[in-house]
Amino acid sequence: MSTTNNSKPRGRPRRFDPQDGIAKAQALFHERGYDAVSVTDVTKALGINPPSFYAAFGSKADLYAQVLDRWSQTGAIPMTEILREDRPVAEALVSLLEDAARRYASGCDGQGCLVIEGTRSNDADARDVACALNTAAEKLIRDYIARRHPEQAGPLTDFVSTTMTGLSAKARNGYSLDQLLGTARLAGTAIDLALGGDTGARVE
Amino acid sequence: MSTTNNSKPRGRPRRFDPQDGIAKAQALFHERGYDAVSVTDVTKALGINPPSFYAAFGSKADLYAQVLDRWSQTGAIPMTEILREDRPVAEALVSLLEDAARRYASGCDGQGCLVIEGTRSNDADARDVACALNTAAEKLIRDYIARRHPEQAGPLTDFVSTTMTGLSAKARNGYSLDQLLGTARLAGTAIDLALGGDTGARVE
DNA sequence: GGCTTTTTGTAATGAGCACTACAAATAATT
DNA sequence: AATTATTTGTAGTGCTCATTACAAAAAGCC
Repeated sequence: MSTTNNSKPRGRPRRFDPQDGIAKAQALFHERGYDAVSVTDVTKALGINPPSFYAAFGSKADLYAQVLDRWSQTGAIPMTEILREDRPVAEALVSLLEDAARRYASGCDGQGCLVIEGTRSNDADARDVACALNTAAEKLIRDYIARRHPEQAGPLTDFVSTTMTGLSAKARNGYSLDQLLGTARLAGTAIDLALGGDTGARVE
Repeated sequence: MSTTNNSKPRGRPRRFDPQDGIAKAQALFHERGYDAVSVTDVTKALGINPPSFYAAFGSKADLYAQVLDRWSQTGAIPMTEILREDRPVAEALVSLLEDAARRYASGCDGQGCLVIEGTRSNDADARDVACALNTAAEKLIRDYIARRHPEQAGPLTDFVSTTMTGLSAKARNGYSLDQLLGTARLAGTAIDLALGGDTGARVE
């Protein structure tokens, strides 16, 4: 009836924690990307054998879906916190880009955005689940803009999303935090300009 | 002494044209990306067998290098034509972004930029040759800006390159020409603003 | 016509991939 | 103690990958 079942299960007990496995798999996928991580990589990292892997996670693509689920709860950008209604739209969007730059930087979290990079996988299943999450995030941005600037919602969402994708890719290509932040702020000036330019962002 | 040798070679004649093979391989790599194209895909597309492939092209990575070489001569953005000294820097950079948007659009050329996408391959050899070309292109942009706006050359190059990378990725993710062009022009307003804003680009 | 050179087609190589059959092991339940 | 349920480790499956060994074929050269 709840998520924790305290009556012990019947058979042989597990020698590893699936939640911990998902966390470790997340690190691997984030570092190398879905395609470059093999099931063998994961089983070695967890110290388990293939049957245990498939019994616990279903398949590589299933594990990836569980990783993205965990990611959206723990590691993703807190969109609803950043895109608040009590602040200027432009300010919130620039803040979103700056937060993305910081999170994507190689030093911090790993490299790039786990979801955005997933949308470029060569595996159709992995791509689809990542694209779904990415589309949902784009919709969040679009709706947020549309509430106060319906005319610009479409193009501005495209611009923000494209910039975030570029930031994620460049983070993986070795751009420094300073380079990513500089680019995010430069992109911010375009957002300020498009929305009226009265939010305090500065050029030069 | 020239590129065409008219004295016929000694052994059994080739049944296919390597240059045509490189062109067809270019189309495959551009459409699916380096990792997703197998040697078997190429040999089937050319109607040849593996030994002919390896005799003519060396290896998959070698073929990719030859494809990028052909690309830089025929399919790449004509940077030196766009980044001319007799036009405002901002105007040239915006023109560069717009040209990229048009070329990357799915309808036109294929999908995204062959070089930029190559920098994200999982194969170290392919990645290295693509990164070399991409770095050379960035240097071209940086030097062009630096000649008249040395202070902004670094950040602006990062911004332009990141935007192009985003455009390439989004083209592959299904963005329309209109969406890419709109994003390119929005990015252009940031460039105008950073360089003084007297080049005639317009907001809204 | 014999020799050399190069390409050809057939068929394989070893490596890695995601995934699984199977029986022994380990627990709770009866 | 016997039964049932579940996980475990061993050892594989079939597939695809990039790449190659080898001998026959097809051309020019002597």
